[in-house]
Amino acid sequence: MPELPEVEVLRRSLEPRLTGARIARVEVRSPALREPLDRRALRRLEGCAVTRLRRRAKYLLVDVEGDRTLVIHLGMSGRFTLTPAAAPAALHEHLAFHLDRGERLRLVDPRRFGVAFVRPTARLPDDPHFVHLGVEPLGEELTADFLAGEARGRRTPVKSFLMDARIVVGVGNIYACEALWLSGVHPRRAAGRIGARRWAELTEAVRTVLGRAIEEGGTTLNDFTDGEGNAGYFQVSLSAYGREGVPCRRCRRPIRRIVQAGRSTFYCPGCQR
DNA sequence: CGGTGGACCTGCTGGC
DNA sequence: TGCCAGCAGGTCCACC
Repeated sequence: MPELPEVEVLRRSLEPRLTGARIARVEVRSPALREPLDRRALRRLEGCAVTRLRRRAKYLLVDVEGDRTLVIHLGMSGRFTLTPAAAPAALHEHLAFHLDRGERLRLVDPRRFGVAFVRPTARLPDDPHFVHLGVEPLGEELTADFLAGEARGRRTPVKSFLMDARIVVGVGNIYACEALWLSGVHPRRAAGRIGARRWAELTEAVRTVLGRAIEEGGTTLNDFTDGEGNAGYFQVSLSAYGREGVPCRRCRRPIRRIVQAGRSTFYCPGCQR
């Protein structure tokens, strides 16, 4: 489900509703998602108020009193939404935070590829989940020079390179395809064989695509919603992803689907070189 | 070393 | 209608 834009949309939607709210009760309804759920650590959040919501890569960071942070990753199918406290438990509702404001914040994740854990806030950067992460694509660290430098000498396809979270975080399958389409770069091109000018275009395309997707509330292919259950609109703006056989918006050649590293890649054979 | 492929899960869709 | 194959927005790890 979620790449960087979806997690950012989620963060923005929850921020005003969660900041200052107190967690009255924590319900751990499943033993594990992708990793075991630490029931005791999660329940120690009871009684604490939320101080701030942040995001790092595709992780949502919920800071609470006592210098601890609840870390949520939505995997492929996760949703993290507010619901009335009395609403019946959803299928695959693995974790729920009952708030003092009479609402329930629940993590629903059919495929259980998501992650939820608690850490001391100060130690997050050293946590194994975070320590290898690369730069934030919407921050100042992401520049064409940086990407060109990291790509030097590498024969890996540029699409895989863009999706490598050790280089740059938050770019998943949808937005990698879209950024490559927007900049006219062929997904199979070797990362080390892209010139300075194209790196500038591609870097700009990454920012543009992610930024627009955030503005439009994310991409709702199936079931993504923000914290209040609102779907996104960016799916209607997609130019490559999921459009096999559809004429390219630029050159009218049909969009093609190939498989790279086990993932579908959609691109235009006419205008991506 | 770097890159691909499989594993982890459930659910949905399309073809027969 | 039923069944089965294939596919899905992520990440990690083993294996060439």
